[in-house]
Amino acid sequence: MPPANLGELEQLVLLAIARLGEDAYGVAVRKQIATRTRRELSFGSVYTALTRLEAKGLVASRLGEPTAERGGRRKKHYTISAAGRRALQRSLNAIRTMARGIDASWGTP
Amino acid sequence: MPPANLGELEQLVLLAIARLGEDAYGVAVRKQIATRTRRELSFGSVYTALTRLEAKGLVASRLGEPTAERGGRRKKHYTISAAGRRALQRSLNAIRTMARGIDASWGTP
DNA sequence: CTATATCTTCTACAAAGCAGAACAAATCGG
DNA sequence: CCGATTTGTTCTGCTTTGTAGAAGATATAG
Repeated sequence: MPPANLGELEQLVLLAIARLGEDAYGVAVRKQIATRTRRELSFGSVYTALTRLEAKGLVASRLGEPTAERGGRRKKHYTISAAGRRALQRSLNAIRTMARGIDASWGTP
Repeated sequence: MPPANLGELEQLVLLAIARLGEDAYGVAVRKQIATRTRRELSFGSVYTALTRLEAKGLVASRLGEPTAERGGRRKKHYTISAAGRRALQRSLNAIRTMARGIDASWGTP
């Protein structure tokens, strides 16, 4: 199997998981993306991305315990797999390589 | 109309056009992506991306003249529009913002 | 218990990505 | 001239990603 190409949202979700560490679960991922990129996704969008990433083996999930707060039910926590890390790196690398050297005023990443 | 979200390939194609300047046309775009990212797309993929970007007003095209070489027929040259530049910037910015601070060994763009 | 908050899944469709074949137009070499 | 070859683009059809909205499942609060 050739090493998975990531869509743009998949990249963002993986990065969000990376940032969040232990706290990476659906709702938090969505919030992280919203606050950092001003992109207000629906929950459905985020969860389908997560599900698909897991199906491709790029992330893994474990169920947490309920927390003692209003509506604090079990969360599904996600972590990036080795394959996921590689795929993300490849993807970011591609963009970086293409963007490098393009006029600085352009917001070159 | 809300300011167009770009797919991953669309980003790469826009960046390729930016790099190529005057020489931005289908075949060259494909080659640029191939050499810089080792991603060997089919011509079909590249051209559909270009067509869709144009339909969304993110690039413009003009027809060139035939060149005096074996099979040197007219090329369709592309340039990025203002809207295209904005969309690209937004997109790159989102990824950069999400990637910033993630362990440097990660190939953070 | 029933209201309300948090979190996840389901359902359905639109957009983007992809390849392979077909098509078009140019030069080359006999 | 004219078939072979090269460069470049379009067409056709399918797969993968992206998206939202509603429904479902548990939790605490009152």
